[in-house]
Amino acid sequence: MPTAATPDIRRTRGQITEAADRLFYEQGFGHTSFADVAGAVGISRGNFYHHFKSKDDILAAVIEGRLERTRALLQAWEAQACTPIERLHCFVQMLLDNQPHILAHGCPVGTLCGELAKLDHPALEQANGLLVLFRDWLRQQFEAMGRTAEADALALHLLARAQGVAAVAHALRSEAFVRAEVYELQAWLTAQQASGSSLAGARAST
Amino acid sequence: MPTAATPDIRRTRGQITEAADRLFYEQGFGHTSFADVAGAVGISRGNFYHHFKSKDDILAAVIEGRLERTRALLQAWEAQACTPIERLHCFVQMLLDNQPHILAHGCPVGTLCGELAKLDHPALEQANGLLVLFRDWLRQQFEAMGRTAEADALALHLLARAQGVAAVAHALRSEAFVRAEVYELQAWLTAQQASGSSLAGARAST
DNA sequence: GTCTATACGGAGATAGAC
DNA sequence: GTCTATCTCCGTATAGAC
Repeated sequence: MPTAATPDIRRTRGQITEAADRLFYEQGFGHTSFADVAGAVGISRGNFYHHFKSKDDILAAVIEGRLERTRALLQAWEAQACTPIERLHCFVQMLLDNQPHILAHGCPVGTLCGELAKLDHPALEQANGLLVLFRDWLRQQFEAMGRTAEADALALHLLARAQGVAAVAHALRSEAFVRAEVYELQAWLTAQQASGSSLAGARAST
Repeated sequence: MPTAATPDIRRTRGQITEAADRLFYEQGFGHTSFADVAGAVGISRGNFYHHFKSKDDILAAVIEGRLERTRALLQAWEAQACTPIERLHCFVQMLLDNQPHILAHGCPVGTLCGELAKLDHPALEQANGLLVLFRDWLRQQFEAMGRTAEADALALHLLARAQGVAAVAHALRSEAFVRAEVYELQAWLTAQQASGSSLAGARAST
């Protein structure tokens, strides 16, 4: 019968995914080696074949962990903000809260999806789940605001705006630019709440 | 005295940069090896150390070539469109013209700058020159439209919007999304021409 | 002398055997 | 958890072709 000595393996596995998550974000997936991860955790290279059988296996676990944490983040936003517009502001605010990381390493979701898309990596679909998580959640908020017809387009639009801000801020390393664009996005959200929006007109006339 | 037998070396060098340019775009810089480039050109691997002394050397030549072609592109836009608003539409139209490539490999400028930024590669600054080229040109158009005070902010904003569209379209591989966002951008440009813009207000109140 | 091709060595990465 | 095998890649050294 199994003893109670199993938490160790889960702990080590968690440490590996955690370290890999951070390194994948800071250096990119392709430029992070087993040695990097092993060194960060403090175990030997061969050791974590007990936990993961390939690099892609680690990637899958990392993405799964990010999906989990993103779901928790979205739930936290729902808990701390009651109205749809407030929740949408939580999303935009994220750009300011994570500004130092964005300037240094870009958006965690965008840079990962971008890299995997360029490599035509099988895990792209899984990573896109992160984008879809935000997309669906944003869509729900726009629906709750009464923008049912254009909710999905608005969600994608906002998602792309945030991605663009992160991408340019990352390349140019400009803090001021992030602040200015967040201001723009907040104003845009307010305009959306007031409703007579450009996207509504665009969608209606198509 | 040198004979007229020198065009060969320039031709080979051009072939290498051309092939490297394409492969860097399709596969990313980090995931393209010398063997890939050599194979594409049809020469042996050791051979092009006569032309470039390192991989970073090739990267520098590729970026230089892209800068050159970007300048030519901007000049062509100026030639084919006389008014600032028409020229800005040229920029937005680029998203539609290059749509298949964007869906498959992302924006050439954005994906390169993103990769180099993540690697903290010395060539990032040079690659950012591509962004700056667009930024300055766009700024000039907004200035010519009479939006002098906010011209640079508007230029960066438009640049980021385009980057966001390309990034999301690349990850999700969605053609419809590009079309919808281009429509939005065209509407936004029209609104900018009419002037009373959100960015003007935002900038004034900061 | 200039360009090109083959061969070789060092480094590092993945994968796996023990 | 150590140790090794195999592979790829960068860079060089060397030698042949025009």
